[in-house]
Amino acid sequence: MRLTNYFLPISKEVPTDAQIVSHQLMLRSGMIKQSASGIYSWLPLGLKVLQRVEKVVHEEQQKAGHLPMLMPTIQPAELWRESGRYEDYGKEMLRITDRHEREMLYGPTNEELITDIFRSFIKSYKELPKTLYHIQWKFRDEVRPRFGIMRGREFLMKDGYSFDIDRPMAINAYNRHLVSYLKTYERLGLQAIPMRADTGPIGGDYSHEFLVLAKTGESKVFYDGASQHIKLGNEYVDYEDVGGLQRTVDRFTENYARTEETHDLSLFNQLPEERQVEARGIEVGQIFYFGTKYSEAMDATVTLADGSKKLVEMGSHGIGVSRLVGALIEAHHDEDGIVWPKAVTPFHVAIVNLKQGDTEIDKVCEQIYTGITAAGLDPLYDDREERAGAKFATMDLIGIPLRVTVGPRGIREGMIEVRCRSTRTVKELPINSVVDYCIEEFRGFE
RNA sequence: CGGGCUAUGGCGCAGUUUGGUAGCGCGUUCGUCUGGGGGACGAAAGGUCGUGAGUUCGAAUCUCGCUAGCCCGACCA
Repeated sequence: MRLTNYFLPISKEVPTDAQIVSHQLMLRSGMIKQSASGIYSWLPLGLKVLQRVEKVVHEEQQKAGHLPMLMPTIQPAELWRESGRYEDYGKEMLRITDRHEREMLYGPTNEELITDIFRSFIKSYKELPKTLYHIQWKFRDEVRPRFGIMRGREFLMKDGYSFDIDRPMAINAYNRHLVSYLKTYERLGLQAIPMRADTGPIGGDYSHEFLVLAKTGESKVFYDGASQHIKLGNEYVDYEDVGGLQRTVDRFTENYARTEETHDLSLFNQLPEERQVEARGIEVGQIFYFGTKYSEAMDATVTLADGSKKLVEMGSHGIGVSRLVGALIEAHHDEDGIVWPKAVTPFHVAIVNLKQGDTEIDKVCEQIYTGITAAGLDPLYDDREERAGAKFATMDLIGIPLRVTVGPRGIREGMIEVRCRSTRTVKELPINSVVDYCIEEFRGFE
């Protein structure tokens, strides 16, 4: 993409309305624009990041055997009456009346819809297990939206629903989600710690929230310092291996890690003092096994081998996709702007032309642009008539991992400067090896 | 939903106390110089002062209503 053809409304000034760094940087870098309290437009740059996050989420869900689909944002009130939640949900639910005076709502979540789909089509135990998911916009009419995209009223969420024949199978589905979530966050360049979450009136141990540590996080968290170093890394995950999955889950959940709601001081104090960590975190996902709550209310059953009917065991599992974009910035920025992890960066390589209009330099820029594009990477070429400082500041602000600087100084020697955004280290490379260097840097991330 | 605050060119703000020609910085446009970290100089465009009513010879400024947004708290992914 050439910057002169792009839409990138950046700003030098820090917007007064933004309190936290991710919100400030998203506004300054032209990723989003507020349209009403807690409701945002995603401008081209923001959308690119959002889509990259979405892509990783999709890939990891499908590796775990979960099936993508898409449910609507607008739902009929009827289904919610059936589950009893139409009354329970309160003012957080945005209620709408259509022209036929039919009561509708903008979905805050999708248990009712998916259960209705399930019961319409799945009748036999032979068709289980199934996990269906979608990535769709939700609306919760928060009393007080804040922190930009991190706590908006409208948000993009991946929500998956598992259907199983019995409790052990449902727990396996739970484990599949837990591990696939860990994979997802790691790929995105985030470390998220699974923490035991409140299961509400249903009880049981089967809900975890995933927290990304950040000073600005909304939740207070307490955990065993040992948890912080557990990683999957390149470890292969076999989602068919029930026992192996359980062992992985145990490894990640055996240490003490809880949010304020479930915090147990006496347990926490049993840890050696140096491992008692108290911090703040951003909630980026939650998994929940809740048994037959909805299948019972909405009569979702399958026929067993002996002809009897059985209520299906369900779980719902969510990842806050739009919120992740904010969390990523909270975790990856410096005083000059955003520092995108390679997996989600909106552009891979920034090409900065320091002497627009110089035949030789324009030519070299074009050559690198073409080479990078041909390799399947996404370059952003600053071909504006701007001074060097402005161009550098722009690329730093929007956080492109690699910056290729083409100017008279280097060209005289046949050399080009490539700078890494995160380490700020600079390499001088011969012109013809720049493209290969960039490709190599992104191996495994594209 | 309780408490507090704000609304003035695209953005950030001053002006409101004490009513009297609407101002600054950034950005934008044009020109000249410049050219490896948001450059300099010169010129220009751009505002029904959130909105409705009232007080007044006269309202950005005073009074009342409404709307929108923000902050703290309770709540939430």
